[in-house]
Amino acid sequence: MLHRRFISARYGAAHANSTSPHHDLMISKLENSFPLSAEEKQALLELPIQIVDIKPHQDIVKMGDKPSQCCLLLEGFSCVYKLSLEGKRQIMTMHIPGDIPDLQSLHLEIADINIASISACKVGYIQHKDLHRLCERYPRLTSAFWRETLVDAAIFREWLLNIGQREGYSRIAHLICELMMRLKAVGLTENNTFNMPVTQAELADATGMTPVHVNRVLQALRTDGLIISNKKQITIPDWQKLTEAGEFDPLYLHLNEKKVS
Amino acid sequence: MLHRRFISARYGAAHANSTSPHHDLMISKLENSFPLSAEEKQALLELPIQIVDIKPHQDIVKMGDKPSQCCLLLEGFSCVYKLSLEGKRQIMTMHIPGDIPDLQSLHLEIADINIASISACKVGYIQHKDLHRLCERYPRLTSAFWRETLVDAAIFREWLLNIGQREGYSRIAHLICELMMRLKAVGLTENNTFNMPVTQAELADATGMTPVHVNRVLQALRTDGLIISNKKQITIPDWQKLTEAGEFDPLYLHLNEKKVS
DNA sequence: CGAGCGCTTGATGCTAGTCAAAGCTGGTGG
DNA sequence: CCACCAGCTTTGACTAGCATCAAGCGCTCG
Repeated sequence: MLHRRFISARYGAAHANSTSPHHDLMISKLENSFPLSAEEKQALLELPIQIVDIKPHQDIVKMGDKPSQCCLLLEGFSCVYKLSLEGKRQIMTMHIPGDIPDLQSLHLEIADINIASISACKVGYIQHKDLHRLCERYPRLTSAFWRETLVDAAIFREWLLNIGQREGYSRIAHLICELMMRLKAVGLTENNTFNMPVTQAELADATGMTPVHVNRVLQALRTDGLIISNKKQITIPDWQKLTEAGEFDPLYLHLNEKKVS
Repeated sequence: MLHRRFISARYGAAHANSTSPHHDLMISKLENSFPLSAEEKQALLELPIQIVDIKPHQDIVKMGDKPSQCCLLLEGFSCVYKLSLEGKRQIMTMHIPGDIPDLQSLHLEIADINIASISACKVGYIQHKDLHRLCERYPRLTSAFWRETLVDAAIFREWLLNIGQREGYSRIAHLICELMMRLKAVGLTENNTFNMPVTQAELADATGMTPVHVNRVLQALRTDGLIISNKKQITIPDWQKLTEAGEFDPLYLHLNEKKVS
C-alpha cells in the first residue's frame, strides 16, 4: 500500500514568505535556467501537492494511462522505460529530485511510456487542472515548464547518440557524468561523490547492454581509476578523465543558460 | 548559394479565406490533433514566412548556433543528428513536410543538435519573435506547438527502444513503418507506396548500424516480402507483417488523439 | 564516356550477448 | 544474535550479431 499524505499547500497572501521544501525544490529547479518574479514564485507555492511514498521498483505511470496529474519527484531516483515485445526493457532517462517525469502528460492524453521508481521515492502529485490554470495566468511559467520538457527531449537525443554510436565503456562513463552533473545542479553531490541507487541490471537497461557486460565495464572503469564505487556511492577521482572516456559535453543539459525572456 | 524568396504572407481581414499552401501545411498538421478556431487559423495565416530552397545533405542548423528563427519543413526530408568525437553520426529523427524541426529553439537558446537536409528541401523560416507574439495572444496555439515538441520527444524515446533493444532487422522495419505512418498522415503516400530519398548510409546512421549491414538487412526484408523497393520508392505489400517484424505500435506518434482542451 | 557516388558482396574479427553457476550482502525471522 | 533467503554481483566458457576492411559493380550526371 502507498502511504498517502494530503498536504495543505495553500498559503495566504499574508504568508508571502512561507515556503515548503517540496515547492522550493521545483521553484529552484525552474529558476536555475529561467528567472521568476516574486509573484510567479508565489503562484507556484500555492499549488496543491499531494505527497506519496513509493517503494523501489514500482510503476508510477503505465503505458496507456490517461493521467489527470503530473508527478514531481521529491526524493529518490525514478526512470522512464518501454518494453519490447520480447520483454526487453529500455530505460530512456533517469529522474532525480526536482524533475517532473511526466510533464508531457499535460498535453499528451495517453501515456506512451512507463515510469517506475528505481530507489524508494517520494513524489508529489500536481493536478493537471491546477497546472493549466497556472499556465493560463502566468505565460512565463508556461515557457518555463515547456522548457523543462525540451531539456528532457535533449537528454533523450544525447542518449540516442550514446547508445547508437558509443561502445559500452563510453556509454557507462557518459551516464555517470550526466548523473553527476545533474545531481550537482540540485546540490546532491559532495566532494565528487554521489548516491547512485541503481542496480547493474538497471544500468544495463539504460545503456542497451547486458548486466554481465555492465559488470565487466564497471570493473574496467574501476581499475582504470575513473570511478570509485562503494555500495551505492560513486566517487569520481578525475572528472577530466571520465568526461573524456564518456565524450561528455554538458551543453545538452542546458544548465544555467541565462534566459531572460 | 541558397535561393531565397521573400514571401509577403500577410493577409488582411478582408481576406479571411485566403490561403497559402505553406501556412496550410502547418495548420493542417496542428489541427490533426488539436482543433483550432477560425481566429487562431487566421492568426497562423498571418505569420510571415521566408521560403528558402536547400540542397541535399546540407546543414540547416549547427550545434552551438543561437537561432532567432524556427524552420518549417515544406518539401523534402531533413534530419536531426549529432556526431561522436570519433566522427560517427547518429541521426535522431527524420522530418517530413509539415514538421518544424527546431521548434525547440524557441526556448533553448543554444542549439545542441545539427539539422541537415536529406533530400533537396524547401523550408520556411519563421521568426521567434513572431511565434512568441502569437503564443502570447493565443494560449491554445502555445499548447499546440508545445504538444508538437512533446511528440518529437516521444519519437526520440521510441528510437531509443528501437536502437537499444531491437536487432537490425527489426530496427529497419520499424523505421519504415514510422515513415509510412507519418507520411500517410500528411497525405504523402499512395497505395502503400511512398518516396524515401534516404541513402543506405543515412539509414545506417539512423539505426546505429553500418551501411554494409543495412544493405544486408534490406535484402532480407525484400526476400521476405516485407518491402518492395524501386529506386527511392518503397512499397509495403503486407503492412501487418512489416509491423510485426518492426514491433511497430503507432501509439507514440499520438496521431488523431481527439484533444479538446 | 568517364567520374563519383551509392549499392553489393566476401572474408575476417571483435564487441557484446547468452548460458550457467558460484560468491556476496543485506534484510528477515526465529 | 545468528541462520537463512533473495536479490545482486562476479566469473567463466562459448557464441552470435554486427563491424571492419577491401574490392567490384552499376547507376546517373556532367
